[in-house]
Amino acid sequence: MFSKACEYGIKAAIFIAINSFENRRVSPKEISEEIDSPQAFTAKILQALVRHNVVKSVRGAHGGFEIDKDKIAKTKLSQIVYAIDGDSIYKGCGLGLHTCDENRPCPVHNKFKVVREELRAMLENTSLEQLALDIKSGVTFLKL
Amino acid sequence: MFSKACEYGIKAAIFIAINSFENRRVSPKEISEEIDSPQAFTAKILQALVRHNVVKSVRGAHGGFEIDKDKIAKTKLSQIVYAIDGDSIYKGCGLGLHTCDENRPCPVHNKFKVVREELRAMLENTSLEQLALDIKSGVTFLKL
DNA sequence: TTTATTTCGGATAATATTATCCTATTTGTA
DNA sequence: TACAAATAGGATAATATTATCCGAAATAAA
Ligand code: FES
Ligand code: FES
Repeated sequence: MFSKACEYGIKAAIFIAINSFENRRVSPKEISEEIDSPQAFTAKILQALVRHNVVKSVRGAHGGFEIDKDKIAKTKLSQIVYAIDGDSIYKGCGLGLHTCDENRPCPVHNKFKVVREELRAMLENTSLEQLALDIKSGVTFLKL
Repeated sequence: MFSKACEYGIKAAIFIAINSFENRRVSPKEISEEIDSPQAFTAKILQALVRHNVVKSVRGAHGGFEIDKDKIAKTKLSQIVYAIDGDSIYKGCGLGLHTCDENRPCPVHNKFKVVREELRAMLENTSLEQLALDIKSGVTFLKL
């Protein structure tokens, strides 16, 4: 469904959010340990999230990654997915036709678009805050 | 969403079904031209579909691929996807946790499982016959 | 200003997916 | 039986994704 990069990106953003609630910056090392991902690869993904303005990075001593507290509730899962995997998951044809087109639909178009639309709505309606709070309260988990 | 192999597999199965309605066997060459896919790669995928009993192959002169007519309505999209991509799309964790587990859910589990379940239901409720008839009546298309 | 810390970014490597090529095997027909 | 037609399957190549390594640039503190 999502690429590995995207899975790591989502988990990393959640972990950064949790720490930003408490004004702590975190490093790629800490993040990759917490979400069980390869460190250098995770760092690359974090760079992409920084470029797309999902997370903020501070270089140099006492630096690290953080998310503005007032941004955590406003940030939606869809923004993270878009930053890493692009919009093919929302827009692409399920059977790989060049464009998903109502006027020239593929065999699964009508059935597929319902699922795809629900996925899009789910991603757009889920905030980083919700996900982070569930981790904090111990009802969900980032690894294993 | 689906792998390229799976996209080709679905389209190939639909094209075979259309021709099986009229008792025509089709070759990988014909199939790949009709669904716009690489021929040799498509042939491999067809082998997988044969192994999983989704389509039947007949070797030698006048051979080709076909699907028993009384099987076309009974064959569901889910069987094709399963034969090529396996069951991770139905069962796997959206964030790549080793297992999708109600007792140790990942952050997106509760929201993701709804979408995944709808996808599963869609695939299990869509028959090859429906898809093939839509192509025959010209309301859907296999390429471009 | 020097040093330690930390992200950034380019180069490279490992692995998985997608794609091609060539030969073997099967089967109908002359 | 010999031949032609067709799928099966192994070997290989191209490309994309995932992963690692290392030095450059930035920043805070000594
Ligand atoms: S055309 Fe294939 S999903 Fe819309
Ligand atoms: S645990 Fe991640 S989707 Fe169920």
